Amino acid sequence: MVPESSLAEVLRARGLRLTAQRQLILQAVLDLGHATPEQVHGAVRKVAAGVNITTIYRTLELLERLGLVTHTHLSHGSPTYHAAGEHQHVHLVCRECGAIDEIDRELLRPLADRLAGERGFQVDIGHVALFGVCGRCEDGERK
Amino acid sequence: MVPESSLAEVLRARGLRLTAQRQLILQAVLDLGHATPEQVHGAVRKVAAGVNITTIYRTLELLERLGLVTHTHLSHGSPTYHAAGEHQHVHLVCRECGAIDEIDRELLRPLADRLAGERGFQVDIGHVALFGVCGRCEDGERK
DNA sequence: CTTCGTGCAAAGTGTTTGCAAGATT
DNA sequence: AATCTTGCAAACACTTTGCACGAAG
Repeated sequence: MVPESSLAEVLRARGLRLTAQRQLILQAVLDLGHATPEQVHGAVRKVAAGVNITTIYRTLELLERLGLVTHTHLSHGSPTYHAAGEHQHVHLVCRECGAIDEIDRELLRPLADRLAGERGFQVDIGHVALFGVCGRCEDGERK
Repeated sequence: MVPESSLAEVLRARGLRLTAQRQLILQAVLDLGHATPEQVHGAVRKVAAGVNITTIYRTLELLERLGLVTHTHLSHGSPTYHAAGEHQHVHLVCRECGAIDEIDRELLRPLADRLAGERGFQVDIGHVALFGVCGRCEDGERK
């Protein structure tokens, strides 16, 4: 929905500047799929060693305001960022092994429609995370 | 499902001790419904001023291991604790006003069954939080 | 050359750990 | 008396802020 190349335009439209850091950080989010600020930092460092973690935080916040990325809270700890406009999905987070799986947002549609109709609550489907135990851990459970 | 009075028994069964702090902290969780460690601390302080925040963290962790409480991550920041065994529910978290609403877990049942069948993923219904915008904020939206 | 962006260092939260004093059984 | 618990202080991890230098337009 938001083409990658639009970064320059979106920035210009607001009188903001296109910098190497901003390009690298957006690219890292696109490449990584789901990534914490720490992970984005790691990826960016490989290309440009000097980039500070502070810049990662500031830029992720900026990119989110610009509508280019969004973040979700999967389990505890740091938030994870991913491209906005990309095919939205619901996250399945395994509390045993931490694996993050994705399912099509349409699976949540019936429930979302019902909540919208009955309560006026607009579920933000892209931000949903369902916690539980994945098939692999289920089998290997040592209970 | 787990009667409040069972704290003493559950502790004794494991050779652990019943202390005023543990009783107060469990009571606070029961009373507050959804509460962060910070909020539990606040509630406990009203009754026993000297209780340290460290004890709150350690005790919440213990109570969770004992199966008396569980925690969920609602939006960012601290986790919120609530009684386990209580009627489980799904949380609706408004990202505008932060309001936490609850809906019956049965609404998630169809989806949960489907995920279990198709992927072997066991959704932990009590831990689920759906993010979005509540009816009130929806109306007052200034977009 | 003007204004925005970055790096660095320091300050802030929220949470965990080590240890000795205190409480429970 | 034995050992589990707590409080306190310090350590930690993650995130934010202030400021001067550097870069983009």
